[in-house]
Amino acid sequence: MPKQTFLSLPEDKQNTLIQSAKKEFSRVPLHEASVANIIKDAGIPRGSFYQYFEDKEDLYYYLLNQVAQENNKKLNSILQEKKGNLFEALLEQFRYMISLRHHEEHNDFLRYAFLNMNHRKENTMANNIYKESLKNERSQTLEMVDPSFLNIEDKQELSHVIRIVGAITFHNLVQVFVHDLTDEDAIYNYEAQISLIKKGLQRKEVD
Amino acid sequence: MPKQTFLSLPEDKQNTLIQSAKKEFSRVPLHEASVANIIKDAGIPRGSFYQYFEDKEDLYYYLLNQVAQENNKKLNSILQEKKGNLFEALLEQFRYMISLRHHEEHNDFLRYAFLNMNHRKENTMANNIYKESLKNERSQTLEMVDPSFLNIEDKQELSHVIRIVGAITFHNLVQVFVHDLTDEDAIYNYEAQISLIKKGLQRKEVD
DNA sequence: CTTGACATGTGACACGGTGTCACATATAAT
DNA sequence: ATTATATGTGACACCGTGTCACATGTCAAG
Repeated sequence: MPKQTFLSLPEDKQNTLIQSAKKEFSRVPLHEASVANIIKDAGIPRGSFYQYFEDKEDLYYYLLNQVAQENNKKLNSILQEKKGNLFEALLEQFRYMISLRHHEEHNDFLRYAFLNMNHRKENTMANNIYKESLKNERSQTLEMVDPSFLNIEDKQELSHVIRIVGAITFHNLVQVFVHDLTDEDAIYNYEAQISLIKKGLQRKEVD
Repeated sequence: MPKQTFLSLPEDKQNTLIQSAKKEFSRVPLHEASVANIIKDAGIPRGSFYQYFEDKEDLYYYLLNQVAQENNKKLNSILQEKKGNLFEALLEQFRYMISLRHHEEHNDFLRYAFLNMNHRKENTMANNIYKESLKNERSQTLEMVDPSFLNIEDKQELSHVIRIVGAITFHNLVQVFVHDLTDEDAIYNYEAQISLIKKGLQRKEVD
């Protein structure tokens, strides 16, 4: 989390720093990015940076969380539009996610995020929908899913379903960036996999 | 890949270095580990290290690949034992993987590996079974799966199935380390999820 | 307006880690 | 014994980090 000092900054100064940070995080993956480059580009002294953020990671996850929040808003609206149909919403959301590659000015930010998608990043990204809702308050999004579409018997199974589709969705997003898939191929693969888990992977016994 | 120089080293010297490396990689995650610590512990000069390996990562992925290979052997034998039944093999393999936490002397090596499981690590770990076999030679393991257990129509769907179960398996292994799950809980969750995708996530229409 | 107290800005610096390179030493073939 | 080739060695230049002592700004009370 940014320190109060940063949040009190005039908006344009915040934006300058954020732009420079996105630039650096789009140039190289997190562990290669340097505070030195960010402050040079933003034109602020080194000491100031550390008044605003704990360190590189602090700033990085702040940015990533912003992306995640926009994303979550989008998902909420899609789920509403699809009247709680999880599968339809997932496909629509997936299309939206990969379309971001083309619109975003700093699309490489997302690219590096997914190429090095570790647990912490995944949690930051998915926090709002896929988070383990064991003890936490259930997320608004989770509540929007209509379980009558699903082959489940209780809330716990819903939680498993969410984890399953979350894992598959992330895996597919990573593949998009790893193999530079076209939108068509990416969607084709994702639809195929979602379709498979919908109908079940196990062959039905022919009586 | 280690350089030839390393592979020509007397075995005990190789082992000393490997032990020291595992120690360091068990102490902290990859990006915090330092060559300095490894060579200090192994008692070799800095210059030598760079004669053996390109850098820290080179050594790290060499070790990880060794783990992956052992793992793959295990899976092969399980698949054979289970006569190609993918689901049974997966459960058995999952049990084996989490049991490693208790046996391995350097179990934290695996712990940090899974906590920071990014695409490259996942590929290294899963290379032998989950690898995209599009143009590559299909892996021995993949061939051992008996498709008659599966609700699929062609090889491409088999490939999707492998990706699906791969994504879910990894996700569950990460959860084990993130939340320090007991073996029982971990297996319970994994079985629940595998069971769900076997029978299908979508509610069957009642005619 | 002046003072003081507190918040924020600043950049030089100490520290620690990396990868290299010139030189030393071993090995082996002629 | 000589030469060539491979391997060992550690001092060193380089780079990035996070901190700290000091400078500058802000603002309320007298």
